[in-house]
Parts: sequence; structure tokens; C-alpha cells
Amino acid sequence: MLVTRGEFARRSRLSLKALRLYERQGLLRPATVDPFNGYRRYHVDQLADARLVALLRRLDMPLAEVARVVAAADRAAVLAAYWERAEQRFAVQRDLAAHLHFVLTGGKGLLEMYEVQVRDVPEQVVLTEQRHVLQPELVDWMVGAMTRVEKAAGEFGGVSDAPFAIYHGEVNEDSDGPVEVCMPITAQRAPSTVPARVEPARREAYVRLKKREVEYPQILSAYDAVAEWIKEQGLAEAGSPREVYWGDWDSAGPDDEVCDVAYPVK
Amino acid sequence: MLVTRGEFARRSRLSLKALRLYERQGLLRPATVDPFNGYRRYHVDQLADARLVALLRRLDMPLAEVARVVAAADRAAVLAAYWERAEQRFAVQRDLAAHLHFVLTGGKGLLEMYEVQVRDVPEQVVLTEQRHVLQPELVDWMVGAMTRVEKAAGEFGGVSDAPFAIYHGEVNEDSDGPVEVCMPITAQRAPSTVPARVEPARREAYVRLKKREVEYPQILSAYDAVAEWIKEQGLAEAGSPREVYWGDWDSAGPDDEVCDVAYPVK
DNA sequence: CTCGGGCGTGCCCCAGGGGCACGGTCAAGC
DNA sequence: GCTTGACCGTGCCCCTGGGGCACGCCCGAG
Repeated sequence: MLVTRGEFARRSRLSLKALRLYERQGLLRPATVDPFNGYRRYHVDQLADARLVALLRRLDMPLAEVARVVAAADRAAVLAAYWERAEQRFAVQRDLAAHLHFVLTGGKGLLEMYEVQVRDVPEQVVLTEQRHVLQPELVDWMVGAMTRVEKAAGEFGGVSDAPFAIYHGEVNEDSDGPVEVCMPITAQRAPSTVPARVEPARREAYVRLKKREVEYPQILSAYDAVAEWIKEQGLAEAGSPREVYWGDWDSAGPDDEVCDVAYPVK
Repeated sequence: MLVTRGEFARRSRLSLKALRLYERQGLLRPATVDPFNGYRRYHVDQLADARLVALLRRLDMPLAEVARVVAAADRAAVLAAYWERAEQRFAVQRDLAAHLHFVLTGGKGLLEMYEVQVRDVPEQVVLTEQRHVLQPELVDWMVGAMTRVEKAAGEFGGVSDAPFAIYHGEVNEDSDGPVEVCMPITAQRAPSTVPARVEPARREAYVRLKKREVEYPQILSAYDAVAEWIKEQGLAEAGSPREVYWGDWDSAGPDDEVCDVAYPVK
């Protein structure tokens, strides 16, 4: 029932090098090692595990994760969890590849990828916070700003609608906005004790995005798509672009729709 | 218009380490290098390329391929070609992950993944070639055998139907079949000058596979699915499993259907 | 008893960087 | 003008997941 390293390698489709590596990592230990000459013997029953390892490696699963699968009581569950993560990673890469393709072709095919809709938004009284910020720090700041204006909204009748962020200037590694975070409140008039204003009623062209699509720089394609659509329809932009966060971000999965990218139109 | 290494790194979202690496690879050369102190200066116009490199790396594109994209006249085309390959790789991995999941769960969910059909196949006169072969050598041998029997078929009225391979025994790293390659011919009776026989009429349960799915070991899931279906239907296997190659293998893309995996049923 | 192939170890190599140490340099504030 | 801290430079070792080679020992078949 014991086989040599070479035979074990052939029958498991693993290289000799891989076997030595997996042994050092404690992933596949030979059944016996001769104390005099160091010869390894594997048990044929280890072939099943060895083949599993070989196949998991073909999924590009890191050896540490492979070890977890092999050791797990519910191997299928650990594999499924890993694969779900792989699918999500790949979906994000696919979005990025599509974005890059649009950029490199000058935006051809954008409108086939995004469905642009139009809606009318009534006047809103909003608490605001505004800042110049570069893209790398944007998310951190926006999370904090959203939290602060949401908390402040409690004193003015509470939140009445989905918060949004207006990009008064471009935000990337070179340009710092400014960005304005807006939290609609129930109050009828803008408070004067905190930064607030009335955002007028407008018509918006928008696309709806999944959580996974709200990622820089892929999200720029969504902006481009809306702008392209507006031009194509013979309309005109009537204000700065914005992101409307109407979903519950924290509880959303990567494929859940959570937000709109919108331009006011004339 | 020249910026220091640090500023260039910040604005391109590349690490200093990455910049040095890309410089050594000739991918992103500084605009100037001070001959006295070795200080590098990058031109701001290089930022566009640097950002493209950063994004391509997020697609896990190897640097050599990145260099090809950056240097290409039609960058979008090179990117698209790379991404198409990435999609195919990932599709194969997805099939493998599904197969492994079936194996690790003992086959649950198999029948949701494969659509099993039934057909009646008339008696066929076939030229055959049979051999014991282990899985690693299977493909090479089968390609050769198919070529030989197809050529031989010319002397007996030509090929009359899709060739198939019968697995009289399991073929994997431990078990070597035998496998029998069968080429249906137009002749009414089996020639006696070359290996040939009459394959009787039978009813087959089968699943149709895309080229990409015809890969070991994922294809085993297809066999399992047909066997499972037969049991579920209260039928019985009436012969050895087989693969019927009815498509044009060489001209088929990975997503084209080319072959059936079939079991004769009672 | 011999000889070839298998087995052992160790070393260097690859991508695509991360991180640290050591030392030179540049510019702003005093 | 001088100091000082933040840059900039080089080189080295580290990681994963192996591939490949050299050198030498050892096992078993003839």
C-alpha cells in the first residue's frame, strides 16, 4: 500500500517539486520516511487528497486555503466560499476591463452596457458638508461626512430621502473636487445653525449601479454613459453629477443595486 | 512639467517599488535621470500610461502583456484579446470548481447542471481501434486513433456518422480502460481485413457538452449526471459509457457544443 | 557486482512586488 | 549660512508556487 515518491507523483499528477513543497508546508506528509536514507513512502490512500490538492491548485487557490479545504470537515463548504470570492473578484475585474475598453476606444459601446433612465426629483432641504478631497481619500471622508450629516439630521426632523454626493469638480489623483455630501431632511426650511441649503427640484438622467460597480475607476464609465446619453438625446447637462445612495450599503451584497449615478438635465 | 518619483507615484497610484521595477523592464522610463545624483524625473504626460499600467495590473495582466498593450497601436484590441483569454480561463475554472463541488458533496445538484436527453441510435458498422491507456496519454492516443480509423474508412464507403469512443473500463491515473474508438462507415457489413464490428442499435441517455467542458476531470461530472439521471428514471445502464464527437473539434470555440456523453440504457 | 534510474539535498531562477537598512541630497525655516 | 527632516538612491532579504540543474547516494534488476 506504500508507493515511492515518483509513483505517487505520476499517479497524483503532482510534480516532485510540488510534493516536496507540500510536505514542507505540512499539506501532504509522506506516510513514512526511512530514517537511514531519507526515502519517502506515500500511502495510496493519500492519492485522493493529493488529487484534490492538484485540482484546487488549478483553481489558483493558495496553498494555505488548500490546506484549509483538505483539513475541513465540510470541504465543499470551504471550497464554495473560496469560489464565491473568486467569482466576485473576477466580476470586479470584468467591470474594470469593460471600463478600460471604453476608455481605450474613446467610449464606443457605452450605451449598450448601461440603461439610462430619467426621473423628476422634488425640491429637497439638505444638510451639507463640502470639501476638497483627492480620490484616494474620498471614500474615507465621505463615509465620515455621511455619518455626521445623518446624525445632525436627527435635530431637524430626521432623514427624508436618500443621501447623495455632488461632484462640483472632478475627483481623481490630480483634481480634488470639491465634493458636497447632501442629506435630505424633513424640515421645511434650511436650518441656519449648520451648513444646509435647498437643492432645487430637477429632472435627472441616471443609471442604477450594483455595489460592485461603485468602484473607482470603473464608476467613471457610468458617468460617461449618462453624459453620452444626454448628448445623444439632444438634452443638456443642468448641473454637477451626483451619486445617490438609496440602498443599505453595509448589508448589500456585491450584486445588489445600491446607488444611482445621475446628472441633472435641462 | 517634470515631477519627482514620489509625486509621480502618488498621482499614478503606483508604488515606488513598482516604478523601479517597471523602469528596469523598460515599461515606464523616467523622462530624465540626473547624471550626478541619479534623481529621476517623470513627465506629467507619462501619468496616463502609468495609470493604464496600474489598471491593467489590477486585471492580473503580466507585465510583458502590459508592455504590449502600452506599445500597441490598437490598445483596445490587445486588451480585448487578453480579456477574452481571461474569460475562457475563468470559465474552465468555474467548470472545475463545480465538478469539485459535486465530488465533495457526493453529487448533490448534478442534475440541475446538466440536461439529460434520450435518443435512439440505429445499428452501425464501425471500424474500431482499442487500447489500454492511462488518462495522461488518452488524448494523444485518441487523436491518432481517430485519424487512423477515419483514413481507413475511405476504403469502406466513407464515414457515415459521428465517431465515438467507448470506455470499457475507467480511464484515469490508476485505471487504463480499455478504450475503443469507433468510426461508423457506410459499408453494410463489417470488413474482415481491419478491426471492425457491428455496434447494435441502442437507446442512449446523453448530455451535450461544450468544447470547454470536455476536459478531464470536469467531464466526469457529465458522466455522473447521466448515470444519476438513469437511476432516477428507474432505467438501467445497458453498456459502457461513450463520448460522441459530432462537432468539428478544430474549428470550434470553447463555448461551442461539440460532443455528447452518453450511456446506453435498457 | 555493476549499472541505470530513482531518490536525496541544495542552489539559483522566475514574476511582482513588500519592506528594511544604509547613505546621499534637497529645500525650508531659523 | 546652517540645520533638519523629508525625500531619493541602492542593495538586500522576504513572500508564493514552483522549474530546473548539479551533485551524490542508493536500490534493485540482470
